Amino acid sequence: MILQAHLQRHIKEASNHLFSTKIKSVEFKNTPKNFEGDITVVIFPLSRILKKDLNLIGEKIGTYLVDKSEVIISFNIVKGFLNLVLSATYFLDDFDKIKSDSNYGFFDQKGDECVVVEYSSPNTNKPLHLGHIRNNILGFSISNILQASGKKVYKTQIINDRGIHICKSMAAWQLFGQGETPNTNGIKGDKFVGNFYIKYEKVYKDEINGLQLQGYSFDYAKENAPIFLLAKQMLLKWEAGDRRVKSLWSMMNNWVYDGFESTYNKLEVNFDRNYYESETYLLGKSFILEGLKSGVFFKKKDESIWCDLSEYGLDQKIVLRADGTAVYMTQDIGTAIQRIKDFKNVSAMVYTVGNEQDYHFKVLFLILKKLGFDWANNLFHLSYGMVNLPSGKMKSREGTVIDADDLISEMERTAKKISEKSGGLSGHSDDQKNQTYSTIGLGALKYFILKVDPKKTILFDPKESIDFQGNTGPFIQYTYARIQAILRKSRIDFTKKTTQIILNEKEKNIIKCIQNFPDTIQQAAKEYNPSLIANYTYDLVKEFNSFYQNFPILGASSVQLIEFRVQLCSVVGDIIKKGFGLLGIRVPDQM
RNA sequence: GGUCGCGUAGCUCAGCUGGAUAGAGCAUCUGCCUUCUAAGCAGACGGUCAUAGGUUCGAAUCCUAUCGCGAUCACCA
Repeated sequence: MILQAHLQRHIKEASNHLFSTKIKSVEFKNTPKNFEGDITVVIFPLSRILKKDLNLIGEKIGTYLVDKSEVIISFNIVKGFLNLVLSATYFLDDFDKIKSDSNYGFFDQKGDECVVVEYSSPNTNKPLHLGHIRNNILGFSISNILQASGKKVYKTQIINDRGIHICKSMAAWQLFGQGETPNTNGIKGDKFVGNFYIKYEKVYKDEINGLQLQGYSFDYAKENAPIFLLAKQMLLKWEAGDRRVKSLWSMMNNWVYDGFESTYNKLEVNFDRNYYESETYLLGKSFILEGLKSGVFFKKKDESIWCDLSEYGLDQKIVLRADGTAVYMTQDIGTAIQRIKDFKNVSAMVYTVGNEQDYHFKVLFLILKKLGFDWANNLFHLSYGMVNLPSGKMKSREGTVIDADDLISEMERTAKKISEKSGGLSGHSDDQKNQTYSTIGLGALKYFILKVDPKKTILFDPKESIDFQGNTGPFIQYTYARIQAILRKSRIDFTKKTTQIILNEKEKNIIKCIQNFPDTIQQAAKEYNPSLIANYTYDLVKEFNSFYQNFPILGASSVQLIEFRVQLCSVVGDIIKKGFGLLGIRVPDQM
């Protein structure tokens, strides 16, 4: 970046001086591998402005630059591209600066503005699955990235603890639970409750069939199945504050939270603050009643309340049911308002939610705008693609859901198997080994997901386990571990400045790659896209491994060269660690 | 049907803000462990960037249309 500013200035000068024409800016691009040079100026746009021949412009500017800038030592022109060769001193000086900056790539916080990131936000009637894993690590990672880009970040989730779905599990438990609990049963709380949700669905279906056999219509049966009536009644009682229903609700939700907590711990994600739908839906309701008065909403004959969005080319949207109970939209309105109250100076609010809800968030943001909140313009839906199986969507009914806990365990087992074969951990205690298996297994899983552009659908084939070779988390972790082995064996003065070295092509490429780190973080933050960090880290590691495999480091030909190469290893290791840290992935010292 | 998203090597993905000969990994095939960890490196094979037009010095990238896939248009969340 600094380099570009430097070149930019000189080229403007050159244009002024050589052609008496002022130009606004020129375009740079990395020189492709097959051409000589380190950075390239695109001359096509200039030829239009300067009305001169491409080669002539290139020749003149190139000569001028070599003459005026110490950084540039030579140039060549190919088909309208001016390739500049930079001096080794430039690379070494810059490397020296980077090396001594322990915070390299990260930006300090400015001002007291903050960003609120919401992610996870599960329903309390089903255990977490692979789709939630994508959500969680995306949300956690983007929080880290935003923080590294200089923002204060608060991580939150909204727990959908209220509504008809949890009442269904409650109804099933009341009818068939016989007083069992996760403790008496030895089942993880979220799975325990999830089983009753499944039980509900099954009984409900049976009851509908039964009613139809008795001659009732399907529509009637759907609305009048006894277990459905029970669940519905529970929701009404809940909103009315019925003590017995509330205590059952609270007990069952707590079982689920215990289960979720355990999965979050395994995934190593966390939250600064939890929101509960049960605590924000009333606020939402109150704003809806206010909006009704001010004409933002309107009431239909059956007393249900709606928002008309035809001015935006959208349909009408229900915001409160006829019986006065809240819907999804009701609580999301309340939650947003509550958060703006809770966190001061919110400059942006990010919702990490799957793309199947694109429409919901479009509508939510519009409604908040209609309610007159100017901060509604700062809301962003981080919309990510589904995780699909070869057979299509995961369906709990067909038993094709990839359970989060199971998958994590399986990844750790695979890590163990591969590690035992390679024997890199011999001499470690069982505790240390298990810790490393977890680092590697989770690394493989998280990287597998995060390296893909968030908005794209991911295909997960359970039959082909997630790779540990090639463009994978363990590959990058392995490179880190090798670097650590070298650092353990060397005693190098890291403050020593490198001079008088001839950089080879690989070393130069690594330094160029290192220079891109800060920009990559900024771009990932701007685009809410962790895959940029993943791919960047991969490129760096790829470049480094090529160097590592082709040149001796501790056995280099001179003391100066050894010092430089070890320092290079150290910086690359730091960046791998930081980059993976942004993705929420740990790195092992040995593997 | 309306709206939104996607379509790049056999498979999984990069390449987005137009730039030189479209890149990786997996799979298949060759080499490389008496030298810092072979979860690695070096190489081979593999492409009409869905299709057709357009914009321009230049298009995988921008625009339009068509085809294919997905999501959504719920008093579920």
